[in-house]
Amino acid sequence: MKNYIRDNRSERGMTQDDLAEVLGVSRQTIISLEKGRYNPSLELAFKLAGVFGCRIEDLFDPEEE
Amino acid sequence: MKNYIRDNRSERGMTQDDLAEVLGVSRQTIISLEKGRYNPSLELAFKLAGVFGCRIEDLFDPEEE
DNA sequence: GGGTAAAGTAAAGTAAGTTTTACGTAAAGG
DNA sequence: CCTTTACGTAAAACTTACTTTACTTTACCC
Repeated sequence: MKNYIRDNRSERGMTQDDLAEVLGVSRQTIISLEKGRYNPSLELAFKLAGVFGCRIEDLFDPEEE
Repeated sequence: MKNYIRDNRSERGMTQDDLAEVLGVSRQTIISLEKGRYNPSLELAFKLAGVFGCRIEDLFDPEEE
């Protein structure tokens, strides 16, 4: 499942470490997420949408990939 | 995390078995989901929104519980 | 009462998300 | 050069989503 986490993160000038910390997850989780290595839990998806001020549907595209 | 899966399901006259089958998961998964025993994967959340023709944010409330 | 459909519980097992630790690389600055 | 910052990889350990199987309960209907 494709996602736009990296785009949103760098648009805001955040490092992977920053994002991991504000989300309360490890940096490894961010790296793997951005690389599309797995699909996050719904809870993490909601946190991401919260941080970026958008909806889950704006961050993830279930159609692609 | 609170959800409105049971409401949406029974509004449509579906049984837990029906929903499980159309989602491609086990009935146990539906039971546990409706009981709020765990948070689903994002992929399952997208499938649910697809079946019910709504957005994830309409099915799950990350604030409550 | 017996039969069946829908929902529930419980436990053990498998699959996948997430963490932790440790090391590698490339770019930027002093 | 050397250090620091940001990003990457890899593997083992842990946690939790999800499956499978088997059995229970409730209600409705004949």
